[in-house]
Amino acid sequence: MSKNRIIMHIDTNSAFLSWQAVYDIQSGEKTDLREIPSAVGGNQADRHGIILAKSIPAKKYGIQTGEVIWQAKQKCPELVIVPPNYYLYMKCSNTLYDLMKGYSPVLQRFSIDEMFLDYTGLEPHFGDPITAAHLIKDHIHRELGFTVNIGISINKLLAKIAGDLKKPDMVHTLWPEEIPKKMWPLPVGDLFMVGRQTQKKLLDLNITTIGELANTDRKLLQMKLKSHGNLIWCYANGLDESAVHSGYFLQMKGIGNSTTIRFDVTDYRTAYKILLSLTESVAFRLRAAKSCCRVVSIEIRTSELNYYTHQCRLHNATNITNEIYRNVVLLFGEAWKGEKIRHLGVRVTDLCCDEYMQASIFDETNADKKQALDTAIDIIREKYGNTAVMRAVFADYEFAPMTGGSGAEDYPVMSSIL
DNA sequence: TCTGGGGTCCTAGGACCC
DNA sequence: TCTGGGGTCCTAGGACCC
Repeated sequence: MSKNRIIMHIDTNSAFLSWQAVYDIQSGEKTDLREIPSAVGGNQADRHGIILAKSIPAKKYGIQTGEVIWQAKQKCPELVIVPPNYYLYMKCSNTLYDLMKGYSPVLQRFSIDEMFLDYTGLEPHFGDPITAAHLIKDHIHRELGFTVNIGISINKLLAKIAGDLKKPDMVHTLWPEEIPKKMWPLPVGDLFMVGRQTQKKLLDLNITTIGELANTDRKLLQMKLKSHGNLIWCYANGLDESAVHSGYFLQMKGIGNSTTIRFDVTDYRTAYKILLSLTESVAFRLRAAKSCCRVVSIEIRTSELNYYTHQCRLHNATNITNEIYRNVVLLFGEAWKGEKIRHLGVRVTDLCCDEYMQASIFDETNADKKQALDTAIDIIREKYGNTAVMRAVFADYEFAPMTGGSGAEDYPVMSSIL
């Protein structure tokens, strides 16, 4: 047990929107999106119409992340909505990460816009934690043009909650002795890992604040909420021993792509085309991660928003596009009940190192040749873009030959265990 | 007017083995 | 004449995160 850890949580304020605003201004745009009611949102015509990030003026109208765009516009008719630019966000995220590396070697990327930094033992370099946090925050603002919140405490959980206390452009501490005053009065839903469902269950137990949760009998919570009850009781009491995992140490557990389709899909032909496009990018990312998978799964969301999945275990681990796709097609055939389809997804899990890929002795499908083909195509695509080589079914450009994903820039993102 | 897309972990229940 | 009990693996579904 490390007793005197100092952990910081760095969180970009309205990340997508801030990054977009900085980019626009650097490109000569006069209006700063951060100063007007604005949001980054998907395209309604393509049925991607939700709010991904909002400005602080937009927040004052009660606009929420995840909300559908037409609802947000009802709250604020003059709301300016700009489309997302994930490539830009990835670049901004990488730039922020590179800057932060100058402050501590122990740095964990937690999501595209959040990081944990272990400041333990670094006071001789940058001063006490509060001074250092201001230094970092102002450095980011000066150098990169956007603001962050920094939370400081003795573990990741408390640092994260500290960072959320008041935004934007702030440094907060949440030391253990500050818990009763700063954390316990907060609504229980503000606690990490207490989502809507858990909140509802806690309300049945008359628990509405983090403090009430902290002072509830642990056994009772465990009985009602199983292991999750134990977890959130610990969190409510500020207990978390997890380490800051630096760099790319964390290993990916799965790779998936899914997409909401512009129209409802009602036939196999169209579904196969979309599934192939998804499989192409999943398999590409799998190979880029030098991995193979042992489990393939598909997901279907119907126009009624019902959702189900189907998966299978492979005899031999693979990363061959055609091999994964063959299983995807089988799974889809078994699972689809014929409803109108709104959304399709492909995911691979149970990953292993590609060195262990073994050709089955009964495999008459020439794995070596297929793999060589995939490798050749990957190289061309990395060099000339995703449309440089594509299958004939995509030649009409009705669908992209590869869907979703962030390519080789993948890194392990959030984990529900800090 | 209609709710994205990327993840992780946990649990229940069935199959199977000894 | 009456089907125990423990362990493991697998799948589907649900909860959570940003």
